[in-house]
Amino acid sequence: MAENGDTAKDFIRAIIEQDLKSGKHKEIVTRFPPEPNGYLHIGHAKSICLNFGIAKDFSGRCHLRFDDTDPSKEETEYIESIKEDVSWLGFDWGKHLYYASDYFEKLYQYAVLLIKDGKAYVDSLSADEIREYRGTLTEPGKDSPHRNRQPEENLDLFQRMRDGEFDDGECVLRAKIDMASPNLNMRDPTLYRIRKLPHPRTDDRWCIYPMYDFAHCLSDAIEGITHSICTLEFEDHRPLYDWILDQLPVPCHPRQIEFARLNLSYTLMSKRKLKNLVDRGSVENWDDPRMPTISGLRRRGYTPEAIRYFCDRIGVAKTNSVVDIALLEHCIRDDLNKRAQRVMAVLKPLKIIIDNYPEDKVELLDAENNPEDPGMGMRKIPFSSVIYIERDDFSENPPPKFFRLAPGREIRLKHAYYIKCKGVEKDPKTGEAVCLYCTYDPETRGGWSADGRKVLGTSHWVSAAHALQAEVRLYNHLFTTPNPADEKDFNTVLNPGSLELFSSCLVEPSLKDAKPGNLYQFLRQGYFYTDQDTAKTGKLTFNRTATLRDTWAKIKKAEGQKNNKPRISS
RNA sequence: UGGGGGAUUGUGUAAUGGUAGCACGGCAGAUUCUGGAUCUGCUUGUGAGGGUUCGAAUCCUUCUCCCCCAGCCA
Repeated sequence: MAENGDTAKDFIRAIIEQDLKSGKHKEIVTRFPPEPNGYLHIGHAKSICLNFGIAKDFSGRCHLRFDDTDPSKEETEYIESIKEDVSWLGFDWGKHLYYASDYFEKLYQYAVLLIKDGKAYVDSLSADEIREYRGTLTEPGKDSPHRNRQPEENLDLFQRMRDGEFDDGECVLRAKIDMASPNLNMRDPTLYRIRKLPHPRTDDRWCIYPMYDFAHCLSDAIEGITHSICTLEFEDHRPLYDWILDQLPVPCHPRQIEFARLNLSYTLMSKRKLKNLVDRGSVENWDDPRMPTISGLRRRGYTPEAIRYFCDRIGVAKTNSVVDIALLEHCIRDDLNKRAQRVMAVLKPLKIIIDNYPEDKVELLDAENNPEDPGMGMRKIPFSSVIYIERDDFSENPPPKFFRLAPGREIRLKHAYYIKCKGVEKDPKTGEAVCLYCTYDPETRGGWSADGRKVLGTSHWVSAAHALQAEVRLYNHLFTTPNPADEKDFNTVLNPGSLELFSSCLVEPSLKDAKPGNLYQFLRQGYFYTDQDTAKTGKLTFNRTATLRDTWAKIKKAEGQKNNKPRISS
């Protein structure tokens, strides 16, 4: 799979290349800075691939740094999941694992420096008052009455904040910049707030915590980051990022560059909203296969290769955009087509009795494991007089273009024989077919006919006596609209059919040893991932990763739309 | 009504004054023991107006539309 092959250089790599060429930098250092307040999603994968990818492309390095400055939201569980997801994606931070909390003491000393320089002060206004004093988008703010406290007093107050003498919200440390700035971020932004809360890593050693704007730029500088890549909403923060670094004796001054975050159609890309889906039980958990989280995609059957391939192809730019989820699906199909073992599974079984096949005979037929890769070898599949095919592969009154089994018609059973439908037994109440009576042609063993006659279609099947029971979960888009985030309440556009459960499927016996994580292509149906529940419950359980492209489904859909067209009477 | 960004086909992304290309999707065909895969062809695009130039997606200008910012979140 060609990663970084023919894709053009993005604007960030162009900047970096220039910086290398001009001699501004000799080595490139980037970082991926997640806040451990939720699970990583495919949007983060874009950032991970960008930052680690750049480090790789330019023989530099990329740090994994947790931005853990808000103990009210952050948890160790998230730290662990993030590390797992980043390495599962195939990236290695080596010894460069850092935490903003590692720098709390340094950060504090930098703040002291700012205070001594008269560039920061302790404000005793309440949060509400600070908001009022900040002004609005169109009106300047006004100075806090505490703005002109002298450095000695500020130093004393700041030390006492650290010592725990004040309660949450009683005071904050603010940068002294410009209350009239048209950029609200520059109107004396808060640098430190009091949070008497234990921190996942520093426990109760601190009760004051630095804000993002203060911690992030300094952490970057401390680590020698050359290019600090973040998303568009931080563009307004860049003047503050630069201001702080300009005031302090830092080892270097990284360049912040912003790019557009990823949006994907038919899903959400916000940790807050995804957490909401988990909390209200709309999905099972963060790793529900319907979730766009890395862990959800993993459990859905996505491979790191496919995700990296996807991230490589969506590009990097500053335009807000929504990528068609069909591209993600294309990427996983492209990967799985080459590597997934083919196997036969019947989701909605329809019984077939082959009248002219000896009742007690069993043949072992040869089947290729992957036509795309002969190296994957062959396997044996048992055939006998009673089999099951897919209910959808039979129609008593076949519509046009239905190339499958019907009364009097002949089809091929994949890898087996040609069979012809001679009779239909129906449920007297519903009229639904419950059993078909067929004959087979012994001359077509393996699925070939010496006389060269064509057959309308090919069906997958399982032998009734040998099939294994399995549960199959078919996943569809989580939302019914392409842009659920645009909705006032995204819960109203949840797709009620995002999960279709089939608990009595029949699969071929070679699946007996399927292990969680194993990937298959169920012939003619799609790609499937062996779920961890297989190990827990002992029942074979498969998650559909993606459907195969399905021309027949498309035809049916088109017909349906044609028939549903309102009649216009003239 | 302040500030910061952005606009190329259905979607995403290239082209940095010189033939608007690629991918996905869609459509049509070939091929096929998966209605899969593969192959071929097609697929109404430079937000609008003015200007500079032999030549403009690209430079200048006016306008329009979209996104972000008033957390003691990141």
